[in-house]
Amino acid sequence: METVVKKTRKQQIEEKATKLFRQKGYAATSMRDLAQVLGIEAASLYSHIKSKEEILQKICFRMADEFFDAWKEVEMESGNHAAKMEKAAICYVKVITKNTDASAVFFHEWRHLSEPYLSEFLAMKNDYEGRFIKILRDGMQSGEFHEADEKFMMLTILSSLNWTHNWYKPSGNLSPEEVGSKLANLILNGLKK
Amino acid sequence: METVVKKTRKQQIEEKATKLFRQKGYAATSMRDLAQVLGIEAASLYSHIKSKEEILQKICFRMADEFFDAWKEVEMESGNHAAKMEKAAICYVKVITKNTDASAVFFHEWRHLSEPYLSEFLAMKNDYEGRFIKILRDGMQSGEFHEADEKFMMLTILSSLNWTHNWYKPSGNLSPEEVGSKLANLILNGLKK
DNA sequence: AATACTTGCTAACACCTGTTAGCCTCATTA
DNA sequence: TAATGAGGCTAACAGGTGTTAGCAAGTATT
Repeated sequence: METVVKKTRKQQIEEKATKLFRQKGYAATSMRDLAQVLGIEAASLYSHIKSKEEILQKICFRMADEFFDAWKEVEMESGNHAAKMEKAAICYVKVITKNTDASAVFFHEWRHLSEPYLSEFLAMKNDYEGRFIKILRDGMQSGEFHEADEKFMMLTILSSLNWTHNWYKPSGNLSPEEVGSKLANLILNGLKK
Repeated sequence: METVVKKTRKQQIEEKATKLFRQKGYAATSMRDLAQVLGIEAASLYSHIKSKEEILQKICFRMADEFFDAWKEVEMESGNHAAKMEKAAICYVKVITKNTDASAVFFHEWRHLSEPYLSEFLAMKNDYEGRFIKILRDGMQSGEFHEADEKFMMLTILSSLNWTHNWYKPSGNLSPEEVGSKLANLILNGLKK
């Protein structure tokens, strides 16, 4: 017997919207599309939400919160910089795999946020990227990593991690930790023997 | 003195559309938006193009053609599998950096293609990914690469390469070849010393 | 029993969507 | 000089867009 947690109508709306936004994109998803999936009229949605964009905001900022939350674990890592990078990759991938739909929306649809949300979002993105850069810089200074352009490295690493949302299936045989670990290994040690 | 190549109106339309599709997304770009950028009325566009989707099709399939074209050079590479992978990365990145706008549209907006174009596109994508997988498999069999899930590897590698479109600036100090080479180096040898 | 909250409906609004029809002007070609 | 084609216009179409107003029924709380 499982305990069925009762979801509010608002949560149901956000859930279905996330799936649709991922599938068709935010702009190409109409409120009537969303209503149909829920079996109600489009106008009825507005008893629960303020606007279409509010849903997108919720998705984007909830994901951002989760990424920042996960970083706390990275800060506790006391090993060398390679260990820190591995930890960061694992925590990052854990967040993504926990909700692949929301991640996809988070990565692709944030540009449809209006101001001031867009600026706030970009500031957070910048902050987060800076944390990765710091690990890289520290690792280079200590001689642990190859010297290279930090930003270039960070973007390349994050793009490999980001892509997880596109192929990770919870039904597969890899746990989020394993995926993160394997990705970190590829990044740190490369393809060659 | 430079020779100014005269562009047909159709080419101008496709160029501006590519920029807009990248900036706002295909679905969020209206024909009136596009017309405004060109300084004409929306209806006037239809003297030159058949439909909005036709523009997207042109962009997507032209990019696909360029990727396949570039592969010819990869096939001529006679070195080991690491050399082949490096060559593939360089050729791939060259195509992306040559037109970052069209690449962004190619990577993000293809899902708005209607049938049968969508299926054709996906088949090509699959074919191309298979070519990367083959290099990986061969390299693993010959003992040159670490044993690992081929598809996982391919997706990770391609996602790092794909991301180039997002940050490459022709005005920067790295040539496409250098970018491809550096990316290949990171993929092959990893971050660690 | 009275109240408030949740959830939904229909009708409608003002505006935006891709696209077509029909017409005009101007530069090039026959 | 006549004909052609490129390029653009206005007006209009049929339908889709997010959203609001006003109302009604059912459920939970006081």
